[in-house]
Amino acid sequence: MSVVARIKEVTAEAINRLYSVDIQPNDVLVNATKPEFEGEYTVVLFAFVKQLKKSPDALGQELGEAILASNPGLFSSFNIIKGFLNLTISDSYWIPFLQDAYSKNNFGYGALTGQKVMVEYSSPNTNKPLHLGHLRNNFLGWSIAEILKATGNEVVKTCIVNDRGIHICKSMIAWQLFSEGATPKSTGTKGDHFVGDYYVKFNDAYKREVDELVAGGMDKETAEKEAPIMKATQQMLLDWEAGKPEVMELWRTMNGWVYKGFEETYQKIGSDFDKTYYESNTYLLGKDLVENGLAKGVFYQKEDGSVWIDLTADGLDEKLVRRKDGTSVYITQDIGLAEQKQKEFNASQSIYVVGDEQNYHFKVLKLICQKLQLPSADGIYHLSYGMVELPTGKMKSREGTVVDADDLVQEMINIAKQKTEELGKVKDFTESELAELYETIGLGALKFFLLRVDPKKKMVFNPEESIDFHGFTGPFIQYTHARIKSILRKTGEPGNNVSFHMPLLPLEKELLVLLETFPAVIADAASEHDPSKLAIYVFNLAKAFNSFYTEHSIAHAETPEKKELRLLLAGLTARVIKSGMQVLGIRVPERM
RNA sequence: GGACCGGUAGCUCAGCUGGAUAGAGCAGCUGCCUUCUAAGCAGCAGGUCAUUGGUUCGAAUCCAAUCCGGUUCACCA
Repeated sequence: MSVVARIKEVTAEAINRLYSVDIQPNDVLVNATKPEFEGEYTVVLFAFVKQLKKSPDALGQELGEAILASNPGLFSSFNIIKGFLNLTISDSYWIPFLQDAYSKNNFGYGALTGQKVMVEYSSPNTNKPLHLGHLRNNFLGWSIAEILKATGNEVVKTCIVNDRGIHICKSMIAWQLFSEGATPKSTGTKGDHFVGDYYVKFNDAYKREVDELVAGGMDKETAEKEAPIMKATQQMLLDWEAGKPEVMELWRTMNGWVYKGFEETYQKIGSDFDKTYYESNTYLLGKDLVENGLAKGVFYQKEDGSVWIDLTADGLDEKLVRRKDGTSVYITQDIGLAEQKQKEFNASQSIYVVGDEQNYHFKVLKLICQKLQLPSADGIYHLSYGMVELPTGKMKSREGTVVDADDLVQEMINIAKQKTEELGKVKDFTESELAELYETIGLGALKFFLLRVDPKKKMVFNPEESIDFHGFTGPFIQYTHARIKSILRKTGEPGNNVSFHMPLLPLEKELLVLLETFPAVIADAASEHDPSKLAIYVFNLAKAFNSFYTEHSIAHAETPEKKELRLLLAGLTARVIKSGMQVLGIRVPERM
């Protein structure tokens, strides 16, 4: 049990015993003590003052004495300032904690819950390569999956690939018109970029055709419908749905190029999936559920034959679930896929990592699933994240301000290389060791930058700030880890079987307090679905270690006993940094 | 227009289930490498927590209104 949980428990117990009331541990507010006061944790007394009819000081005095007397191994002293009961945790608590935590190889990880959780993330379109926004999605999805694993859940990572539809046909038409048979291989282009280029070519040609028609006297709206390239694209979509062989062949070929490109990117950034769904297989799902819903009276049919659900009573709107021509809309297949996932995996929770522009969509999705009484309905959770913007504003593909994922990753790696060479600390590394280090640092900087902010909030990606390797960054934390490992290489690993008698110094205690909260931070990040909590924590830990490191020598500590203690402290800090970063998807180097 | 989200230091962000004098990083300014990696440390400076009112022992945090910004409400995906 965590120190905070124990403080809540013993405080509630003491209040109940002293004043014959019924206070629950969770009613006790425990904060970290402000640095200017003595102690590590503080019980806020105001909440009880009125009920117990005591002055804060008197209550604090009685309470402090009581919990100190009944928990001599936990507290060493207390003081009361203006209604705050500051508690000093005893060294005889910290030392065994340190030894115990160090002896575990999975400190911080929770016990198995027996629960299964699905995490759907990444979910790209196959008509263009991944960009900066996808990176936030991928890093978030991968990390939340790891965090949920660390808290004892079985996790199934899935991806739904949007591999069909009008946008794919645009790239296909453009390739037919303009490629003269070119392929990724013949041009030496990565497959997803190759196909994306034709998507751009489509839009250029389309715009030209519309402009010409408008110049010829047609109004813009009609011109947009009548442009030959658009009509050809729509015909191709019909041909695809009809399964016309040459269209299917081209579709498979071009998607194949894209998948090869994506695979390369995923490999590089560390995304992986246990199960990949393709929309070409799932877009017809959910049709039976529409019938089902009609029979149940959840849906209703309008005179023209279209099918709807009325969500106005839930504060939403009416929502179409089947067109009058009998075809499905987007949400229908989502309902169907939710049901399919449930049948296939029977997870208790299903997380969708999708941008916040689809908040409404997921609200509707969950509501409809609930009204249809699908078993998976209550487990649907939309992990909504904000858009990534540039200092100049939003990324717009039409204006060419989209930051390409592959380019950005490569740029980060290049900068890592350049900075590493400037510092010249790893001149003895082999070529492959260097390549790995640059990738670790470059990707670490990028991932940390995108994960350190609350997912719910939109964020600004400032290219200059993101490539900074100082301060609140991935490389800062990686560097701290490398420093510790350097010490351990020179002094040897800590022994962990020594008894300690010297009092802990403030900076030693600060590290211990932080280390002790690691399990609670992971649990919090899991329940909040928020990796940034962990990112902030790991940064604070690294910062605390660096202060400690500057102030106190480990290898040349005052006594052998202190050296042993500090080795343990440093060793545990390195492990926590490593596992904390690991669940963020960031590797830490032994040297840098 | 309805719904939802946001507004905290020059910039990027923490803090938001109410608790002590609102915190980091970057940028700016001072110091610190013959001792375990200076991608570091210590310090200075920087704030009307959008505005107004309310709730109370106490409000950046809760409530209401207002202002500003964003997203969304397709027989698109």
